[in-house]
Amino acid sequence: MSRDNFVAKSTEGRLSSGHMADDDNQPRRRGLGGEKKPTINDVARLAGVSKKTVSRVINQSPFVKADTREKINAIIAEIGFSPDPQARGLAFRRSFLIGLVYDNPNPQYVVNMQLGMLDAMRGSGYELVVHPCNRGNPTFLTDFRRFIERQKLWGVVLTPSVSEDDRVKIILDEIGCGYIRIASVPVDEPAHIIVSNDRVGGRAAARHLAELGHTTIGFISGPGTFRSSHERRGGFEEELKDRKLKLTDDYIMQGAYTFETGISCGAELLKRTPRPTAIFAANDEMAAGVLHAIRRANLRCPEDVSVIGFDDFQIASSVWPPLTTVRTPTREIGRMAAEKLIGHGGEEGEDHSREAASATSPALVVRDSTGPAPR
Amino acid sequence: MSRDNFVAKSTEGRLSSGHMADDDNQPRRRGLGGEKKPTINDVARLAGVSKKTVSRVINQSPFVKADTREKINAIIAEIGFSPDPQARGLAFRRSFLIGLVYDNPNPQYVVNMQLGMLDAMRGSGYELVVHPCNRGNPTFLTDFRRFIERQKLWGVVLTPSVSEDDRVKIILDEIGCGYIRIASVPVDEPAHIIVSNDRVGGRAAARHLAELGHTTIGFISGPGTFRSSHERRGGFEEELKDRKLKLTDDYIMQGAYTFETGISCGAELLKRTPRPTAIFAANDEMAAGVLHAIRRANLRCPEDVSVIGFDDFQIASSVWPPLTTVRTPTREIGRMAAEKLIGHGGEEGEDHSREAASATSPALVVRDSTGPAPR
DNA sequence: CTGAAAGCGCTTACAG
DNA sequence: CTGAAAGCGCTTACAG
Repeated sequence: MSRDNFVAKSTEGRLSSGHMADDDNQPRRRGLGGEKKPTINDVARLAGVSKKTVSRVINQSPFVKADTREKINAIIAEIGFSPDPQARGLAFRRSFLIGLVYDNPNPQYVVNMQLGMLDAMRGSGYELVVHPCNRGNPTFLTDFRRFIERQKLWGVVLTPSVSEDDRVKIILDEIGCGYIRIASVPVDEPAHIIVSNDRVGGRAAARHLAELGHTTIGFISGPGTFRSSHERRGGFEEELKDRKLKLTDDYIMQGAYTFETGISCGAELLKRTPRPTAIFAANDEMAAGVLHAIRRANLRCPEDVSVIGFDDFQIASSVWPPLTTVRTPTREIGRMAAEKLIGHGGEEGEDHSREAASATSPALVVRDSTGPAPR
Repeated sequence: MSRDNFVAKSTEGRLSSGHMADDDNQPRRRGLGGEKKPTINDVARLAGVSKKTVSRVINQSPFVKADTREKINAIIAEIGFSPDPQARGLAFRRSFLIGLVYDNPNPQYVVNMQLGMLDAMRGSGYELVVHPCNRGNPTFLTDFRRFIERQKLWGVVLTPSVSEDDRVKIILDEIGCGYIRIASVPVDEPAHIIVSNDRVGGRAAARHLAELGHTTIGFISGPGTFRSSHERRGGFEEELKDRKLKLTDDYIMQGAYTFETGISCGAELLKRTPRPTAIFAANDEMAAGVLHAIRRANLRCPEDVSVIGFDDFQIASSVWPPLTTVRTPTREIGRMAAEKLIGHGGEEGEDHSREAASATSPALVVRDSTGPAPR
């Protein structure tokens, strides 16, 4: 019987890891080879203490005499001991893995978020496990719960729009897994959230266009499933209203945060009479699409139509003309989220209620796609 | 003494996980809460067999009677048992984590690679741990070794350019960790590599330009530290040569795979006399930069100058005009790599020498940035 | 084909 | 401030 044959026989999808092991004349699979690494027992023996005391040092318990601690730390450094995360995790009933659960398809958003989290995790002993998901999938919640329970994650960071799903929060609370939700508004207690304040960014976009003298302005919103869509639009409209400008329904299009919807919604807006002299697209992808629509209509940006985006991802500076946009500090947000999780990985019985809410603010970045309103 | 105080006292960066735990009147940190999950013991008891037999079923050993297996599987399904990866990992001396180690800064490349790996890992019980790195860092090799040893990874996927570093291979072999290297040429045994054949893509770009009648052609290469730079250029030059066209030194610029170097190298090439009627930039970022240089020089693309990129990332279709480019199936490559790793996670004592090399081929995607050579 | 014992490397619960 | 015993949930090594 070949090795590969019975691997395929599995009936239990959840369990079929595709590997095998048994006794009785089978080829042995060994763990990582080489000389065996030192364990807590080696440290204890060398230091002449019990392993429990070494454990206390590892876990930074205050109940160790200073010189005992120093001696143990010296030995740890000398023999290059590093506690096994799996053994620790098994005893702790909790892994040293931090998850990133996302459904935002933008690669730059995802990578920036990962980099930010890793900034905070570097040297901490935690590792980052990525877990894209799809809320449209009927098994989404079941899969999510299985993932969290099975891996016994230390904590998880959720980004929009999955972060906006309260059913996910409920599962996390039930299981007792730490979590941080990234959102444009405070949808949870301060201890569980990082707020990106997209509304402020919407206002900044409106202010910029108003100051350039634009009065006939178009807007392309994101999909209704993202809270940020409403915030960006809300801020934009508020600021215009404060300045006695208004956005009429004809000049509002609903996009889907994609390049293609930017083209189609942009083309539509350019047909309005009077033609808008400025268009605010709720993200950079769509703003890049608007640039294409402008070109296809034989118009110029910014001479005929100003365009402003949101996010300041790389596409914003790669297109022509480079986009004026509103920058969201994604990497910074990722760092804050992981820090918060590591700081208190959802321990129960502690009081986080007084914890300050973590928040960031978007900021306007002016480039070449916006100019004075044509007369 | 406050809880947060002594956390900061850590002297051992490697060990300071920032958490604490001890007995003696400290608040208890508990593992994931809720009702306790069923273990292998529960299954064994319910099935009236030993846990070892259940273990055999989990690991798909052939040495279990069919009806015993079925009975156990039924109980597993009924009570929703799922083996604990940490306990399994501890006993196996090996985790069920697969690492992605990369230093390519392109977000889309990174995300596509992750998605591809996850395609292969879905439902397998393995999880994906991401690990960006910087070969320029003096502690790079030490950090890398520590990461692999400490996490006892099942395997790791390496992408260019870190995949091209033989010192990394040596470490992996020493430790006995499974690995797959992504590279543009076969730099390792078939069992350890996925080849992207960039040379073929370079040839396709040259063929396309030659067929459009271009004879004065410029080239912008990537950085010498990427093997793909040489392959893309090599293929391009070979094909031109086969067609009796040649690339003179004046018409070759060295870029760094960045948008900015695309602008500067493009601007330089446009100053040549005669002016090139076509430019092949070795990736999309640089090709997008060339478009900017063309516009700044008051030239048109493709009427005056054709441009062709490489990768077919999203930027290629977002710029104006949409770029003709050479598509690399990154996600597919990621999937193949993870499959290969899961299929045989570096077990020793097995014969992988006859294993077929895994390879993919890039393909030309024609859009609007290339046209007939101007007369 | 199956099982009892020992062990993976840590931490908890308890005692001093 | 420190330690001996038991346990986390699995697999290995051995025996039958």
